[in-house]
Amino acid sequence: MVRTRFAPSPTGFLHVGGLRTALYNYLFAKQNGGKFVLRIEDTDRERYVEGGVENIIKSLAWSGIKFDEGPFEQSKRLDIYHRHVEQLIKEDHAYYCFCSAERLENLRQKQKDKKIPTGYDGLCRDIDPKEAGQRVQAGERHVIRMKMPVSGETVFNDLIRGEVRFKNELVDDQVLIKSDGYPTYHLAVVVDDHEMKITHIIRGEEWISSVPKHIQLYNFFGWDIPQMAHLPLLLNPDKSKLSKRQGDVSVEDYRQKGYLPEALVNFVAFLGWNPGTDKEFFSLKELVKEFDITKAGRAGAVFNVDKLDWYNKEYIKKLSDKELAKIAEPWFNANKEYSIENKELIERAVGLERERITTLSELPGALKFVFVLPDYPSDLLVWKKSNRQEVAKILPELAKLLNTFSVQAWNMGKLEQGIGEWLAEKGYSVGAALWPMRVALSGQQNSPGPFEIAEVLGKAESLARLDKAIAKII
RNA sequence: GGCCCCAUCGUCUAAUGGUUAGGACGCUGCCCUUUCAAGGCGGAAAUCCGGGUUCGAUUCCCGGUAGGGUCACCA
Repeated sequence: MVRTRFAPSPTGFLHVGGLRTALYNYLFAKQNGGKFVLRIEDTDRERYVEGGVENIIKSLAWSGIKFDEGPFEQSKRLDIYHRHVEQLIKEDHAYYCFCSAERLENLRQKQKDKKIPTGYDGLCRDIDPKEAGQRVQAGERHVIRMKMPVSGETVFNDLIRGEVRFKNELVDDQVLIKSDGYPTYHLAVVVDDHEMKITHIIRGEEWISSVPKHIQLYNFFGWDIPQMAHLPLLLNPDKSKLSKRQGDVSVEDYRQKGYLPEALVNFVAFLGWNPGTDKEFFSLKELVKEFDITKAGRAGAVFNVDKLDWYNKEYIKKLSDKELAKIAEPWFNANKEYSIENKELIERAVGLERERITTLSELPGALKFVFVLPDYPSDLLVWKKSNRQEVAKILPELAKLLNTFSVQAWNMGKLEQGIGEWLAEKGYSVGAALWPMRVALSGQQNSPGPFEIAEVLGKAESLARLDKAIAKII
């Protein structure tokens, strides 16, 4: 049975790169009828952020990615790691190291100065186990390191990249247990992936160089090695690793800005993968069906917000008035211009701006003119090919005509038809009448069309706004 | 710097040992149009460089170069 996992560290919010990793793991598990596990890699107490786990879970839930098991927290599994590392010590695959941080720092510096590869020099590697045990007993500060083989090669087959090989002599004796008793990532990840029966490890490319350490650990324990797939990194527009400095990186940022989860997920799924067809829109369900990890790209992918914006617009366009009003509610609530009583009007009005906004957060501002007529200069009422005199003549006539519409007939279709006939009959140009009408109703240079606004506003409000315009222009 | 990954329009990518190198975003022209959007129809825009294999290379191989990752008692 396929089992995958997403294993973030709770250092804040869910990164969009993390979202993609979680998504791919989820998709792969689901398309194989397997399980997706959430594990929290919280073995670094210094970087622990209060609420970090909750934030990650919330962002995953918002994105529609459901995990089947977990969250398992590594900080609550210390005994398991210790049990395993003891085995390694017993079997001479790991050893106590008493080197101080200062010594290691000096060592590194010297290696750098001499331009030789940095890494632990193995000073404690050959301390007699008995002596080491005694020093530990005596309370001497120590870490536990793995005994990396000094010769040979470690080879593995990446699902995305094919065969990758590393010379063992160049791989460090990785610390397994820190002096505070917590395991490092490298020990914990191997032990947990095995304990949790993970069959496929899908994670970011930044991990690829630590794979040989992990493989040696699997070998020491005599465990089967999971399949691995290392995903290309997400990049800034300048091709550097995606960072906060150059824009938003957390799922939460995008949620707050008014991106739809469907859009973010669809967009992120296409960063490093695509179906090989012209199909651009994929629901989570469709992704489960069509995703193929072996077709994932190998080169880093720029996180291009323009494309995300396009996806978001497209997904917003698919929403009904009701859905859009509902989903945008938080942004209306956050805007003090709007009160709860507006709810019904909001639902009627959202259609006006649906095709004009990029994110949900723009909606309250875009629709404000429906609720409060903006102040505008009278010149705005004059169409570029018209003049004040003409507007002053047409607008009152138009108001008179509109007044003849019954409230029942006050809808887009009827208005358009009626005004159209009237225009033809009078011989007025369309722009000369419709531009001022639209400005009168919206108070804005750019807005939705006059008929749709009129319908949303209703007869009384529409005529009131027309009267205001007439007063301005005469 | 060592090691590792990697390279198709500006961006995300598709495809093939022989193609007009396809799509999408963005940009742009035209149409529609009272404005802004939306929509329709077009356009510009790419195989990093050098060798080799081959009748033929963008594709396969080697080298270079660019970019990225990693080299912690962080993940």
